[in-house]
Amino acid sequence: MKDVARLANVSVSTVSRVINSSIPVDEATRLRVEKAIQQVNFKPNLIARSLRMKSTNLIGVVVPELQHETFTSFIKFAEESAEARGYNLVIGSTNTNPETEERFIENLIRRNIDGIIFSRVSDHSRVLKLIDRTKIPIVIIDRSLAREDIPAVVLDNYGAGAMAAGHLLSLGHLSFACITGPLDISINRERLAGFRDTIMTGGGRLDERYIFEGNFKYDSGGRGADFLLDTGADFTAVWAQNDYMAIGAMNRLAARGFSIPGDISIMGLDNIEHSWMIMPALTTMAQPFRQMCESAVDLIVKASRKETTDASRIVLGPELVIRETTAPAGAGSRKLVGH
Amino acid sequence: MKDVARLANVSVSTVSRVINSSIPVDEATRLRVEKAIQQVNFKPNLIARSLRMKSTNLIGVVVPELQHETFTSFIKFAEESAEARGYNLVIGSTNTNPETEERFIENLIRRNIDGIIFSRVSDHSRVLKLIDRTKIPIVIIDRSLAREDIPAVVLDNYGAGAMAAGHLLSLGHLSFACITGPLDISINRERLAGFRDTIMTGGGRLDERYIFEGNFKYDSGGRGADFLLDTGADFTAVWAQNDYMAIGAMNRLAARGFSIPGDISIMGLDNIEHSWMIMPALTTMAQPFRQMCESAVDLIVKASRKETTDASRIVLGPELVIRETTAPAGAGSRKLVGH
DNA sequence: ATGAAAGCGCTAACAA
DNA sequence: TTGTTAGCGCTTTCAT
Repeated sequence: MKDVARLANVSVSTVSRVINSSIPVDEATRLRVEKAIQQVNFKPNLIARSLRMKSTNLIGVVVPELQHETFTSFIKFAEESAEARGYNLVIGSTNTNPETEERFIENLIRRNIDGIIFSRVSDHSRVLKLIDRTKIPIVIIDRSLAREDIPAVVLDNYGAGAMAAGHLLSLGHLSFACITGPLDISINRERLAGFRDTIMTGGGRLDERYIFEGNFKYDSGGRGADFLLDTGADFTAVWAQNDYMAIGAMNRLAARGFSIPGDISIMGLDNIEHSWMIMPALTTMAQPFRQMCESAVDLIVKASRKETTDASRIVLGPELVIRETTAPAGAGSRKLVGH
Repeated sequence: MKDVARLANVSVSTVSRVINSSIPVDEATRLRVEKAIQQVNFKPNLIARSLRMKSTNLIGVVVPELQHETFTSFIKFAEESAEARGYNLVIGSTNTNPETEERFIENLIRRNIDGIIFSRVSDHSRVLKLIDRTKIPIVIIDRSLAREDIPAVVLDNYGAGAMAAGHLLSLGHLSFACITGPLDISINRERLAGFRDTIMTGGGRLDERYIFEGNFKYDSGGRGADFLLDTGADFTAVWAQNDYMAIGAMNRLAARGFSIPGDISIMGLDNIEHSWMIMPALTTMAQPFRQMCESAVDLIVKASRKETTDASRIVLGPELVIRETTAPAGAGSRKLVGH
C-alpha cells in the first residue's frame, strides 16, 4: 500500500479512501491512485483490514457431520449465497461431539468471524452460552432450539407431515404407517403430528403399532419395514421422515416380495440426489435448502452490518416431488393381511 | 492481553511468551500469568496473531462443485485432517467457472491463507500463475496437471482400470464394454489404458465399438447403456469409470430386460454412498479419499512450516469392493447377440 | 528472565 | 480534498 502511495504521490490514507470509496476523493488523484494500483497489482491484505475493522467477511458453518447429503447441501448453498455477497465460508464438522463443537466454535470466535450458521446442536447450552458472550450473530438452521430468541431458519415440519398425508390420502390410501426420525427431537414429533392430524381429518387411520422410530439412516429404514411387516402388514402407504430411511424401507419391502408402488406406496422427505437414481424413483418432498441457506446468510450479513439482533424465525415449506413410488391405493394384487 | 499482563504484574511480552512457550519463562511468573489467563478467560485473537506471523492456520479447499459426492468427500476428509492439526478450512466451489475460480483464489491469497488444496482446475494457466506469484503452497488433488512440478495427490488411475479388468477376468468374462469419463482428461485415458491392457494380456477383448464416452453423470450412464446395446450387445461385463454412470447404466440395462449380474456384470469406481443403497448393490472400487486428503493436508502443513517446496507426487491405489453386480460370466440365461 | 518498543498492513479520527 | 497519526492485538527483536 505504501508502494502505491509513493507511486501516486499521495498518502496511504488516500489510497485507502479510493479503495473503499469511503470518502470523496478528487477525480484526478483517484485516477492516479487507481493507475498505481494497477501497476503494482495491489490487493489489500484482508487480515490487516479485518484486524482494524473487526469484521472478517467470514461466515462459519457448523454441522454435525459431513456425511449426510442434508449437511453438504447446507454447505453448498451457503457457499453460494456467501460468495454472492463477498463472504467466504469456514466450515467445520463437530461429529456430534460436544468437545469438537466447542473447540471449533471457540476457534471461530477467536478468528473474529462475522457470524455462525449452526446446524444441529449436540449440546445446546454450552455452545450457545459461548456465543452469547461474544455477541456473534448466529442463526440456527434445520433444527430449531427450545430457546425461541435465537434467529432460526427451519422447515415447516408439521406442514411436511401434512403434505405427505395429503398426497397419500388423495391417492385413496386409508391405512398408513410411518418411519420416524428420533422422537426426542422435536421436529420429528412435529412431522409426525402433521402426518397424523391430516390422516385423522382425512378419514384415514395411523395405527400406533405402525409407527417405527428410526435414526435417519438407511439401515433403520430396513429395520422399520421389517418391524411394520411383522406386526401385521395392514397398511398401504408408508411415509419415512427422510429419504435414506424411505429407500431402506423400500428395498426391504421389495426384497420381501411387495411391489412398490403397486402393493405399498412409499414417500420420503429431503429429495436427496439418489432419490431419483433408484428404481422406481422415490416420491418425496424437497426441503427448501437453497432458500434456507440464503435466508441464513442474509440474516448474518444484516446482523453483522447493522448490529440489529432481531430474533426472527423463518419457516419455509417443503415442495412435493411426485415420482414413482406412490400410486392409487389398491393398484397392486396384494391381499391385505388381517382384512 | 493487556488485562492479563496487568493482572499478573508482567508485561504483554511475557504473556505472549507463556502462551506460545517460545522462550523459557520463570516458573513462578508463568503460573501467575496462567492464573490470570484463566481469570479473564483470555483467548488470543487469531487475526492479530496472523497479521504478525503471516500465517493463518487456514487451508483453502477449492473444488469445481459441491454436488458430486467425490468433492464433498474431499471436504469432509480434509476437514478431519485439518482439524486434527489445528487448522481450519475455508472452502469454495468454482462451479467450473474460471472467473469464480480466480476470484476465490485471489480472496484466499489476500487472506494470507497457509495453503490451497485444489481439485479439478477448469483453467490451468491463469490460476496457477496467480498462485505461483505468491508462493502459497498448493497441492493438486484428484486430477493431476500436465505440469509435474506441482505437488499432487492422485489415484493410480491406470491401476484402477487394471483392477476392474482383473476382477472381471477372474470371473471368466471375456467380452467387455466401458463407459468412460471425458477423454480429454488424462486420468480417464489412463483408466481406460489400464483396463484395456489388462484385458488384452488376460485374453479378453474390448471392442472399440464398446467404448462410450460419458460425462461422469448419472444420465450419461443410461445413454451409454443404450449406445452399447444398440451397437450390438456382444459383451458380458461393463465397467463405468465412476459410480454415477455405473448406476445409470445398470438401471437402463435392467429396464431393457437384462438381468444384473446374471446377464451382464457391471462395475463402477468411487464407492459413493449410494452404491450400496441400490439393489443389487454395486461392485466398485473405493478411492482412498481419506488418505488423499490426509496427505494433501500434510504436504501443506509441512510446506508452510519449513518452506520446503518439494514437488512430491503421491499416488494411491484403489480398493476393490465386491458386492452384487458382478458374477461369473454366463451365469444368466441371456443368449449373446451375434454369437 | 523480563520489559520497552517497533511493527505486521490496514482504517479513521483529526487537523490542515 | 488530503496528510498525519494513532491504533487494531499480537509477536519479537533488542536491551536490561
